[in-house]
Amino acid sequence: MSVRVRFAPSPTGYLHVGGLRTALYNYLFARKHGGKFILRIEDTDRTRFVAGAMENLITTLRWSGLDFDEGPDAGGPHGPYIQSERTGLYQRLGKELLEKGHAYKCFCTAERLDEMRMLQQRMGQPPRYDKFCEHLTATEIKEKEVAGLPFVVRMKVPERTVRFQDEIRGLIEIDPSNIDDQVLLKSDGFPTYHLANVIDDHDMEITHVIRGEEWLPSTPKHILLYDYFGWQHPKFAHLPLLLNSDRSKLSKRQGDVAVEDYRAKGYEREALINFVAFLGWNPGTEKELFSLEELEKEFDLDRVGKSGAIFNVDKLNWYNQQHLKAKPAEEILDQIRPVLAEHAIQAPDSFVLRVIELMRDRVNFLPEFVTFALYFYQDPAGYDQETIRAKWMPDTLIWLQNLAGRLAGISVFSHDQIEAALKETAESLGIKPGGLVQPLRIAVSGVSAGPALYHMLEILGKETVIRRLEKAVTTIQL
RNA sequence: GGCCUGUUCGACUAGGGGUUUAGGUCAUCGCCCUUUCACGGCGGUAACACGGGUUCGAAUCCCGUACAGGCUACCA
Repeated sequence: MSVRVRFAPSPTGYLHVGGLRTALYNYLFARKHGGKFILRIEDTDRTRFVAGAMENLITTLRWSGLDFDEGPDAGGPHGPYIQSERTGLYQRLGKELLEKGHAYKCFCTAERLDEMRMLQQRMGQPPRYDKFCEHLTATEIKEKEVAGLPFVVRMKVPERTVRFQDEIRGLIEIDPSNIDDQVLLKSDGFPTYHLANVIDDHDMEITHVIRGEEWLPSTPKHILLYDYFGWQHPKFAHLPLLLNSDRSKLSKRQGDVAVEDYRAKGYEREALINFVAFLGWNPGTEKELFSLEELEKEFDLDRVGKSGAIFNVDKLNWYNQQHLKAKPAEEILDQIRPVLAEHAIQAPDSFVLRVIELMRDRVNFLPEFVTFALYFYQDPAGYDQETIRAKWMPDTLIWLQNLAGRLAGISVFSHDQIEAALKETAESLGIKPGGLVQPLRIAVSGVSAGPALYHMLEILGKETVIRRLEKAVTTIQL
């Protein structure tokens, strides 16, 4: 049987990085084993409906490079892939459970339930449904139905131990005697996660359920449901959690958790994927940098760890830098076009490409190819006074004037010619070249940090350099 | 509270009875390269939660304790 896995997020408005990792592992597992990756939207909680959330989720998932084979807008033989469009199925199967005696109608009000839990709590007992409605007689049920009382469908949880093999954690044993009679169908007719999840995973022929560790305790309920329906359950793999720096479950309160946030900050999808892949998995070798394609070949569940991993932005930044360094200049150019436009920069591609190569090792985020290199496109608006104070000598401006003259005389404005001219100027002035280097950089670019000076000047061209030098000589004040 | 899961440098992790003076990466510190800023190179600091057991031998297997996290909804 070929592998079929799914990512089944609830559309809350954005894609959580933990969700991205779950999606990634599912995707990689499918690709590795030549199977299918399915996207299913779990929107059975109408009170948490967020307009546009699903569309945003799909956009972000696609941005990250995780293509799904079946899903809401990709179609497929097991649709619809949105749970709110499948309620008929859940109701039919819920009824089947009722008829088989594996579930019962519960008419308890929210008030009674609250009161019951309060009482249990006060007596130091675990809060649990007291099965009040399980023992309703047929006539009592009829009466309540006729009266039009709202009800839920609860599953009967038996008093026996459920065992299952987790692909990551090994044998798990849970005694459902300490599990609630779970609500399967809510009073609004929608299913809960547990029911919908089991039905859909079966209906969509899912072979491996790869999900977060938070689902581990409720897996026995799911296994029971498969049993009740007479279905074989898929294999389960529960992934370790992603953590805040204080080791609590990764949350919005402590920094950015939305993939969209990282995208907006200029992180590369490749870096985010590489980083997140290593949060809980490693290849067992010392290779750190992986493309999605390489991950597809290397990934497998048997190298996924068991303990939670802290989401460490420093390391993400490093991955980002590494992926940026490896990216072809043409691709970078395409990606920074919007940033160039934002700064109203118009320059030939060939020119921008040269700037990109020069800036490569000095950039951590994509937009910095532009924002750290503005002086390539426009004359400096000011000069870094602090560096001027540190580097200026009484005669520096005169030296620069002198240097401008010599630069103007260069026939081919290449980096080695420029270097030679600077050295000659220094010699004729009786100073060290170092007395000219930083002042020249400031005069031309306005700032003290930047790429190799002579290469920078070469790209700028003779006219621009001379013009800026002359302007600097008349503008800079000590 | 109950149930479940986990615990190797500050972080991500390798190692799963002798190959280990516990390896790699990020971060941090130092040196080199560099007339800037970076990149890069070299090196340093730094970890098997604790207690018992099994064994000739335990980071590795077993038990317990501690700590951490998750779950305990008509949320997912």
